[in-house]
This record gives sequence, structure tokens and C-alpha cells, in this order.
Amino acid sequence: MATTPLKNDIADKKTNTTASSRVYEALRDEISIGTYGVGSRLTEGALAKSMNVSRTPVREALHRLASEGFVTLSPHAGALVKGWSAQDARDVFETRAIIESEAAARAARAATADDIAILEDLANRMEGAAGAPLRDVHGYSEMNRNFHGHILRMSGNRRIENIALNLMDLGFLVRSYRLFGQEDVNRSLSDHRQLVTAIRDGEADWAAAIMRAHVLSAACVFKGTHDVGDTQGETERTAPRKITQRGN
Amino acid sequence: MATTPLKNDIADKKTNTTASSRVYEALRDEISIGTYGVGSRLTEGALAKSMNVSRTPVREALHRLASEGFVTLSPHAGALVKGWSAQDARDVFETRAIIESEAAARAARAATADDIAILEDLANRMEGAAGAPLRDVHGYSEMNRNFHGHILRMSGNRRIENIALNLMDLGFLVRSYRLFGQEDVNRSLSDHRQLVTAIRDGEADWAAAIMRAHVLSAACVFKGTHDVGDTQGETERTAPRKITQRGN
DNA sequence: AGCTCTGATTTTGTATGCAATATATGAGAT
DNA sequence: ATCTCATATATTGCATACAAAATCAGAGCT
Repeated sequence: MATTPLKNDIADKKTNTTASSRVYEALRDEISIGTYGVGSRLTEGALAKSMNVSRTPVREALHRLASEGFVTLSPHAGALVKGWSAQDARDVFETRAIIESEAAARAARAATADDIAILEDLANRMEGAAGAPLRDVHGYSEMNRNFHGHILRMSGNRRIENIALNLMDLGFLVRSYRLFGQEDVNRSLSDHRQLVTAIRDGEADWAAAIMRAHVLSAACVFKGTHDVGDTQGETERTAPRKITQRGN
Repeated sequence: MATTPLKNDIADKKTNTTASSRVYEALRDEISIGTYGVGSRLTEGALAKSMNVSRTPVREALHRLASEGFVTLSPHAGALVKGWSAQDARDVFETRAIIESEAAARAARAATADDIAILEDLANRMEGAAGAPLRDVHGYSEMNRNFHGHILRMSGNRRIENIALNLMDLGFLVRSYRLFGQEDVNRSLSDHRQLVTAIRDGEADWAAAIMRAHVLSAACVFKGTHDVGDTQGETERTAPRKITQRGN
């Protein structure tokens, strides 16, 4: 792009105080969108130059991305954008099903009137925002995250809450909402309605079952539309040095 | 492949090539041992000087420790050793019970003869190393980690495996093995025997139940001997600037 | 031609200096 | 005496320079 030394190329959306977190968010979004192809090498110097910062915050951002599973980072070899195999995706959804169904059961046992009001409000707003292909994917997934997040919080177990939210924040999952068709959206909204009812009535087992089905159905949508051809993400191959970097 | 089938870093105590990981391991051990009291402030400069490195690797180590929950790290305020409340501990054990019981069930469905042999070998060695108050706490917890780790791997879900291992690697848990009395050790060993049997026979529900009881009983030992008086770890209070730093 | 070894280049890892920011201290006013 | 505000100090955050390591290229040899 243009090399004009603007004060900040990165969109300073939330007035993030540190450059490190700005770089982190920018890279995370880029990777989620798919700007950098799977397996492409992210060199600190190039990123630093393109973002008009030094290598230090870039380096910190890459380490953070590695800890969250967006890139693999081997010593002296650099960062490679991590790919997601079908197995990886299945693992994530299965893990979410296990954890979130348990959280839903606990939420049903601990629900207050305020909790129900919050969940109903979120369900209402999601229904209002639902369109054939989702118009505002970001907004919808944000509300969906809040809905699940509130149930997780209601479980009273912060560890469960954090683990499940981290699983929801994985890049390839965020992208998957674009794949939702009309009936997928409708079913998802219906699930949410049922969840609120089950939780409101203290039906822990029912809530758990709905949540489990809800998460696994999303996995099915993902599996159906995701043509699997990418690399296995976990096994670290010796990275080839020269890799065509798709984005830029 | 008997010892460490994991690329996870808790096991490899060989001198790591990078200074950053050396500092990380050193700090992690120090925090686990309790050298730095809960809430004490870790300043980059002081640590760098005491370890004869620059601030850069110390900084990276602190960030990594923060991502793993050993310290809290607020933007311009620095790193504080994180405390564990009784609620935190309970959350961890409950989460482990949920995840690992599911993993045990899956392991029972997927067990091979090799798996059983490995688990039996580990169980044997743990019985050989068991003493009244555990003599070699580190070795015992290492074998215990391998035992649970292999069951987790047998589940076939890498995400479950990593999440549960991370929960097992938390500092206050590692320390908790010192609290095990004779009967606690005996019960734990008996649990392991039963687990191997249930998994060998493909009894998924039984394996899950044993694992759940096994983990929760450890929680009970921890709760019984851990006099709760420490701070709440999650809620971030505005950190006071001057805090007596116990260790060095 | 294919292989190996050695230099050249690129990239990561570390050290250091400077700037930004939060906290601490003290003076002054109420 | 207490509170507020401004200055001082210490610490983090960032930039740059240098060192170490790994890959890449090419010459020389088999």
C-alpha cells in the first residue's frame, strides 16, 4: 500500500493504549479474515514496516497469537499462520459441547430474574438482526457471543467461562457464521429461545441437552460447507523458508 | 516414547536455548514454590539484573506467565503474582472433572493394547514411588501428569488434551501434592488401577465416573488442607505501588 | 549430474537507550 | 488537618543497534 507515514495505519478503534495490542488485534483480524493464507510466514520486520511500528510490539503480538493458537512459533524459525484441519474443527466443537452443556445446566440451577431478562433481550435483538444471509455478521456473532457468554457466566465457574469464550474466539469459527443459511439461522434462534425457557424453568438436564445439540449443529453446518483441504495444524512440519505470502 | 509424548514445555528441563524460556521456567518455578508472595510486584529491571539478562527476555517471560495465569499484567502497572482463592481452586477442579471424565470415557472406547501397557507401566511406577509423605513430589506429580496426559491423548481430542494439561500445570496445583497423606496417596493409586481396568474393558461410563471421583477427591484434599485466606485472584484491584517483595 | 561444504543473507533473539505513563511525594490552599 | 494539584521519580512501552542462528546460494569435488 501507500508508504505514507501516517500516524497510525491501524484503525484505532478503541483507542488502544499500547501499540502491542493494536498490532495484536489487527493481525488477529487479518488472520481471521484470511488475508494471510494458511502456512504463510509472518516476518517481524515486514509487519513492523507495514504497520509503522518497531519490531518489539509486533513480536509481542505474535507471541500472544501463538499462545492463542493463531500461529505456530518455533524458535529462530518465525511465525507461520496456523491451518485448521477438519479434525481441529471437530475437536473444538466437541469440546464446546461438553463444556457449554455443563455450563447451561449450572445456569439453569442458578438463574435469577435478571439473568432471564438479559438472555431474553439478547435473543430478541438477535432475531431482529437475523436476515437471509446475515447482513451484519460481526454484530450477530457479537450478540451470539454475549448470549453464550452470559450463560457461561451464570455457571459461576470463571474457568469454564474463560475456556469456552476462548474456544468461541478462534478465527475460523468467527468466519463460519458467514456460512449460515436461512434455516441455520432460524434453528439457532429457536435453540436460543428454548435455552432461555429451560434455564428459566430450572430444567438443568434439558438446558444441557439443548446446548449440546445447539453447538453440535453449528459444527455440522461448518463441516458441511467447509471444504477440507488444508494442512494439519498441530503437527509442526519443518517450515520451508520460502513461502509465497498471499496477502500483500 | 515412554517419557514425554508432549511437546508441552513443562517437562523439558534441559537448558533451553533461548534466554527467554530460561527466565520463564525459572520464574514459573519460583512462583510455584512460593518464593514470591501472592500479590508481590515483579519489576522487569530487578528480575533482569538478578538473572544477568536484559529486560527483553524478562518481559517476554512475564507476558507468557500472564497468559498462563501465573501473574496479572496491567498495561503500565507491571506484573503482580496472582493469588488463588478457594473459589478459583474449586473452579479448576470442577472443570478438570468435567473434561477429564469425558476424556476417560472416550479413552475407554478407543483403547489399544499399547495404551493399556503404557498406563499400567505408569501406575506401577507410581506405586513404587509412593511413600508416606511423598519423597519425590516432583517425580510423582510428573508421572501423574503423564498418566492423565496419556488418557487425555487417548481421547483423540487435542483440544481437550491441551486444556486439561494446562489446568494441571497451574502452580498451586503442583504444590498441592505435598499435602497428600498416606491414605490420599493410596486412594489415588487405587483410582488409577480402577481407571486402567475400566478403560481396558471399554467401560466408558465407569471410567468417566472413576475419573470424576478421582479429580474431585483431590479437590477435597486440597480444600481440607488449604487454609483459605488469600486474595481473590481474578478481580483486578488497583494495584498498590509499594509492596514488600518477599523473595530477594 | 549430484552432493557437500562454506560463505552470504535473512531473520530471529538480546541488549540498550529514550519516551510515555502511572505512581509517589510534597507544597499550597481551604 | 485534610484535600487538591503540580512536580518528581520509577517503571513500563517502544525504537534501534547488535549478536546469534538458520536458511539459501554457489563453488568445488566426487
